Amino acid sequence: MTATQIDHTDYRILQLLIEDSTLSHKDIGALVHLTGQAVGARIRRMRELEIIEGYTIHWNPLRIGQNIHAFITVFLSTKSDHLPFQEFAKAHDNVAEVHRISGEGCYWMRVRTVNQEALNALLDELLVYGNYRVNLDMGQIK
Amino acid sequence: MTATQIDHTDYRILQLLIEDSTLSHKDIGALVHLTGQAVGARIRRMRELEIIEGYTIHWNPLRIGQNIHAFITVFLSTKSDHLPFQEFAKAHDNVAEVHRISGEGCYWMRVRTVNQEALNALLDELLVYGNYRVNLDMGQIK
DNA sequence: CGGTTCTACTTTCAGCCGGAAAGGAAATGA
DNA sequence: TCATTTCCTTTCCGGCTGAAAGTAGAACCG
Repeated sequence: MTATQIDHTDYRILQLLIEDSTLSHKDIGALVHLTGQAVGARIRRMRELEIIEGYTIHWNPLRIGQNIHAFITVFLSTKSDHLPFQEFAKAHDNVAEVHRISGEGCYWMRVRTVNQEALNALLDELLVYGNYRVNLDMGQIK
Repeated sequence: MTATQIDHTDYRILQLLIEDSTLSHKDIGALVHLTGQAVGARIRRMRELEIIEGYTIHWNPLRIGQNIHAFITVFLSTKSDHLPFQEFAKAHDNVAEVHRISGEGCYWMRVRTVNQEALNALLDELLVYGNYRVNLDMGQIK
């Protein structure tokens, strides 16, 4: 069995859903020349294959006062710090995304806070587990 | 919450939609003690305020053969490299996200490719504009 | 105090969507 | 050739969404 079993039509449906997941199956069907039910079946299949993991919204953090957007590389010194750090990151509301990484550093994470103070508070908590390097987002290009 | 016009109930609705945008207004209403129609009105308002920018899906690049996920910090030496680099990044299909950053480096970007070779090819192209540091995603924690 | 206005909610209703079930067409293999 | 599988279409019903109309409460003001 190959890694993926998705044809061109599936891929088009996927792209349409990424752009706007409120499109009705019927409308998608009109674009890919299928009935809404056939589109529904393909989408269901992609969910079962875990190509589609869920439905969500695209939202603007700036509009609700989440003014700081930071990329943080975390450096952990001891093995025993990993699990506690992961738990910390999972539990912290301001941590939007966390990845284990290769290369310099152990983890990369995306953090959003209302202001600099809140970011500093988070960084202080982070010191318990290890060191970090911070890059602030100064504007999204893409 | 902030200087913006959104109250705690709006925020809860927002969180619920981020988690699962297929929740019916009615079900959301049951959780925040409103009717489905009232929830619908609040969501509509958040769309008008551009807090909610759109509906999309959460999908898994690995399942369709996008096996490499890398975080790249880009270092540009001369001012004149910035615009060409930005154009390059915008045009390149494998570049999923780009931000101007403060701190070490000039830009941060997220790249997905089918394999190591494709990543190397991209990195070669990148050398035209400046230097870079690569971190490979070894697994998403959150 | 009474009247006006505004905001946010609920109720009601019509139309549309999505999933299930049943059936058809094309490809595959014994 | 027939059986099987896959993928599609058609049909149908329950449930959701959005619009419209009505209601309750707060704020404001003469």
